[in-house]
Amino acid sequence: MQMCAPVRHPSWVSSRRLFEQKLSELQKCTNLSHVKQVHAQILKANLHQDFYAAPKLVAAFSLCRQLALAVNVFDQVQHPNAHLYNTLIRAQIQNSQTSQAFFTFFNMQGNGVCPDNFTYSFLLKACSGKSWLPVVQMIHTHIEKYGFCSDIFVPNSLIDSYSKCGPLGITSAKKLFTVMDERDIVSWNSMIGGLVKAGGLVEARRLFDEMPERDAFSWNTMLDGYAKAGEMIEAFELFEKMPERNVVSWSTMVSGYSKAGDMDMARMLFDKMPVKNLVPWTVIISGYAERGLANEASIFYDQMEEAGLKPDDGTIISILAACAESGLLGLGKKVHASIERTRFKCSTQVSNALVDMYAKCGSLDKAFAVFDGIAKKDSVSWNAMLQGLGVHGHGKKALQLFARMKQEGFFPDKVTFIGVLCACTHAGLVEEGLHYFHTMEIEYGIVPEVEHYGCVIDLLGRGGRLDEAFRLVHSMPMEPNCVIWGTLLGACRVHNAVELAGEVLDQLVKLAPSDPGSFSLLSNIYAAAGDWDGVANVRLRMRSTGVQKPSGASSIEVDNAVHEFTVFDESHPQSEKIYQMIGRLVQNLKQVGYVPKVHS
DNA sequence: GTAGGGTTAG
Repeated sequence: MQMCAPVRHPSWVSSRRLFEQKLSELQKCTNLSHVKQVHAQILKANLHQDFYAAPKLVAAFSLCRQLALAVNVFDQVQHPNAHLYNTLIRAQIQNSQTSQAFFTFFNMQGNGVCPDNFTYSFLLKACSGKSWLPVVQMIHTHIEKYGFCSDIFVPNSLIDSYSKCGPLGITSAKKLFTVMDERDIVSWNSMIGGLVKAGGLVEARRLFDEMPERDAFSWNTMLDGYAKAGEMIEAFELFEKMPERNVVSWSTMVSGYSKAGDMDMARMLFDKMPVKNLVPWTVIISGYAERGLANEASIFYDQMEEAGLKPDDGTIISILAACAESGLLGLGKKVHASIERTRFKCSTQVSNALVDMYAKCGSLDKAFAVFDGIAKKDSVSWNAMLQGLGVHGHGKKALQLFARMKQEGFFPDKVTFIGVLCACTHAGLVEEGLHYFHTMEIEYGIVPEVEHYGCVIDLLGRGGRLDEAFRLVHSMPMEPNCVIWGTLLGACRVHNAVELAGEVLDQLVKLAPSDPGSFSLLSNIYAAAGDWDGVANVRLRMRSTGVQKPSGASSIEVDNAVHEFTVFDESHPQSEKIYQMIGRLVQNLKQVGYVPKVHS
């Protein structure tokens, strides 16, 4: 143990032992006043420069989310060693001050303290999931210079970080994996995980088969690869072969079937699971909710609570997102009530999910109420609310919220502008939309991406300015994708631009030859123009390419049950009454002067 | 250091 000022004194020795015990107790302590108390005692004993005490205090303050206090402890130490620097770096990363962590890293070297394997592991962890390939490469260069690849932890973290940097990263990861002179089971597992994430399932399986030995991570990683790709036959085969299955293996299977839309299999496996935690409950409830099966989702939610499991942020966010997607306002409200019953306050992320759920379900007042109650709003909160107003046609209100967002010191991001442009489109504010599009880069430093072009093309197209929309598509700095062409095709249909529509379809077929939506849209355009040869032609092309259009459906939730309808549908038990009501509504509409558009 | 559920995006 390193000491700054060695003092040999019997009473000191005993007080030191006492402090060591107190400090080791701080490891999981999130009670700030307790940490402050220990800190005060350390200061009183003049042990704040101690190389054992200081890192413990930095870590404890970090755990209490008090980064400033952690930095303060660090600053009190005159000559920090690598351990203390590492602890500060980790504290900064834990409190999402990643750039500060890198600043500390450079400071450390400036002060002549050599980074070690811990330093690199922490920094690499900070890069994970961020696609910071240049940063990972920089760290890699450092590591090569200092030779820490001899510690197997370091190259393993590098493989993992590279794997999370997209296709270029996976190439670097593979290169590193090949030249490693020693590999342990984690090296193999990380490499397989990287390949799976990059979509290289076959390659991942080859590596999996080549492994000298496999552990639960290896099996579960491979299993998840198949499950995420929707290859449930392969997944099931592997699942059957597994020597041991844990809760992760079972959850992966339940999730895979749920994502593939096979709720029966998901349910069967869920019922067979020997041990369940929050994850499989989340998966099964969200799975039902995503499919609009409000009753099942609701029953399982009750069962989860009855089983004594208290939903965490992940569970709540996942279920609310599913409710938002399928419009399950009833279940969303129930989850909201359950949060209010069981929680003192909820996190920004949970509130954001609530705002989004209420907004998507059309309860804009409730969305606003939750939004206004968020003490620490983030950009997601603003974007969700803005989007909610926008898509429901409250363009002016959305733009007012955008102004308020700036007033309150928040910086708009690329998602904000999608919301703003979308709001303009739905409220017919073409000029305003164009203004925001043209100023987003100059005034806000946000370079328009293909999604923004999509919004503006929609804005122009719906506004009847098809020529301008076409010119924009041709002058875009990136290749138009099928979303762009699809938007344009939709605009052609609204404005009966038959010739343009033909051109657009050619582009669409090149990009997505099997998408039935575009064919039927074109067919409708020809039909609207009375061009029956055109219609026949499209039908022929559809048949020759084997494309079939599934019929569209509308759904509505009444008393926790979702009712689905397709065109000319008579399957609903109350079908007769429903059509009677439609008839009455049409009569009423006609009386107030509505003329239905019958030719398309 | 590696595996399962997670808010905003036409």
